[in-house]
Amino acid sequence: MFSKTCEYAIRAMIFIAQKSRDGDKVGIKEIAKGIDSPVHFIAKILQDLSRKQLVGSVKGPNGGFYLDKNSLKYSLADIVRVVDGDKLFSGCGLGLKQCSETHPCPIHHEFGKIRREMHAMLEKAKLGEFTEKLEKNLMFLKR
Amino acid sequence: MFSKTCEYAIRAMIFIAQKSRDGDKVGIKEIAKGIDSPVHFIAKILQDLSRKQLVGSVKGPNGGFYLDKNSLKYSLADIVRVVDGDKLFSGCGLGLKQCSETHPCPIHHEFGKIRREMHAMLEKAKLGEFTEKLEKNLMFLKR
DNA sequence: ACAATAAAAGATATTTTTGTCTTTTATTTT
DNA sequence: AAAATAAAAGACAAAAATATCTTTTATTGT
Repeated sequence: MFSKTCEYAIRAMIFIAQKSRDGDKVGIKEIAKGIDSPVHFIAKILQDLSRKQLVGSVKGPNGGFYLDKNSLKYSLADIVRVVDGDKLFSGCGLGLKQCSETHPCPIHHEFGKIRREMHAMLEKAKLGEFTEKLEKNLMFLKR
Repeated sequence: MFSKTCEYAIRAMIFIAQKSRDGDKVGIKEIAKGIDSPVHFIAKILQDLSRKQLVGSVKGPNGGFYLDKNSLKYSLADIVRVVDGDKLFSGCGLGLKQCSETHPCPIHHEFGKIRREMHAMLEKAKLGEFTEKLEKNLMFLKR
């Protein structure tokens, strides 16, 4: 469904959302531990998301990654779009380049319906909304 | 969503279903052309599906691939399961190994719902059901 | 039996994804 | 200013996915 890169990205961003309230920052090692991912790999991914302004970062002592109030409103769909592109949201299920309403593949309509639901679900899921349940151990980001 | 291999596999199987009625067989080159895929690559894939009994094949002149009446009842879900395994149907959306109802990831419930619909859709879609619309150019397997 | 055909099998190549390691740059604290 | 810290950047490595090419085996028609 999502690439490994994207899975890590989503988990990391939700983790950062949880840990970086009131101006706190989270270090890359803590993030890697918190979401059970390879340190250097998630570092690369976050560098990318940082360049693309989805996450903030500062270097040096007490530095790390953080999400400001505005970034907390980003949705999982935003992450997916940036990391995996929008083929998940708009590409043909069977990989046909010219698949469309007027030139449909065999599963175009049924698949489109489900894909739209998926899209809506990911748009609706905001980075900031999971903090509380994570805090209460009602949901998890590792293993 | 699906791997390239799986996309080709689905398209090829639907193509064979369409072309191999009344005992006819389809050659690998015709298949590759018909679904716009690399010849040798789809050959490999069909070899695999043939070993796993999802498609029939005979060598030699007038040989080729075919689907018997029984195989026409196979669903796209069967193809997906054989080619990509069942991670699409049962794996965690965020890649967590231990994700479950009691140890859910942040999107477990919402994602599960959509995945079940996807699964149901693919189970319902039988290889034999597309022939007529393909014949009438109401749907397509290439480009 | 022989030649022709077509899939099966095996070997190899390329590209993409995933993962690791080292060096550099920016920031903070002392 | 110097030392310590932590992300950024760059180079490299391993694994998996995708694709191609060649040889072998089975079958058919002559």
